[in-house]
Amino acid sequence: MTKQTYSISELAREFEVTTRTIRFYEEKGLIQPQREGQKRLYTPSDRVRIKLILRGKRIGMTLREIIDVIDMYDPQHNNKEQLHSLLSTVEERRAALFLQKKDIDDMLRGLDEVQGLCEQALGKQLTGKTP
Amino acid sequence: MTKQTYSISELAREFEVTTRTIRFYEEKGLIQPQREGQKRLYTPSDRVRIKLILRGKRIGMTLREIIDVIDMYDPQHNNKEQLHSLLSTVEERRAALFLQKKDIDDMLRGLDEVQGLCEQALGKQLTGKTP
DNA sequence: CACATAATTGACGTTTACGTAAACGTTAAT
DNA sequence: ATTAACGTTTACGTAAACGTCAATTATGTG
Repeated sequence: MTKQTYSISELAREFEVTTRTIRFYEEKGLIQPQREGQKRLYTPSDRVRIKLILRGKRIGMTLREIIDVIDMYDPQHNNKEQLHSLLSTVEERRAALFLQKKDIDDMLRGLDEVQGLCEQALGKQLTGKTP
Repeated sequence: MTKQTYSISELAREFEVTTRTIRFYEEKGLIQPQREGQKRLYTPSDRVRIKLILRGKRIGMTLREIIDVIDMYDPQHNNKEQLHSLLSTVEERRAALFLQKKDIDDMLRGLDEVQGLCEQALGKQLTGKTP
């Protein structure tokens, strides 16, 4: 029973964001920490949500999109239609993520080329001008 | 000799952005189309740059970062130091892209879970409540 | 108890990436 | 000649995602 909770500044330090940022996420409805009097108390689950938010941000998602994705994890989906609708939302996301991976791979190939050219140019400088 | 050039609206249509967007990219120094009188004339190379810009955007890069990446492709790198510095910039980018791929894979795994739970829930509904 | 430390709300500021609207020029077709 | 389609510049507007104070309120420590 390690009734784990975190203060806002603990989490801010851990994730290297400002407390302002964390409060902003709450303002936008991404997290709902409890209160102990005035102060916010974050549970491990809140902490995970923040992790998810930052991960989403790293791959370029907007907060709005992140909300939608996080919502998928919550089981507010009772009936058949909702479940099917969720499934298709999941599929859309998945497709978008695959596209992004492709974009990244394309860009990585571009970097490979640049690197190749660099090394070639450096090699020439090492061996002199006319072989 | 298909002296290929494109008008701004051609490119806007092709890439599904507004002309405003394309002019904005020029304003920010990402492209420098020639002029025919008043009008902008885009070469295939300009077109490629726009493609690169949009690809960068899709993976969440800022225009500033995109400028930096595109700059890597241009051979303004003459001396040894510049080449080495470019090489390390390339490495940094590469590392960032790998991180992004990891984030995407993590998120994909999350979606897998959600999907699994959905299908399980739907299966239960199909077979009745108590098996 | 005084003082530092951490937290709160509120409000205004900032940057990025365009959108939108006005006012005008150019060319082609009718 | 006029209308339509396309282009231009200039300028103000906006949404997102925080940053940056300021004023205020606990909390804990020497």
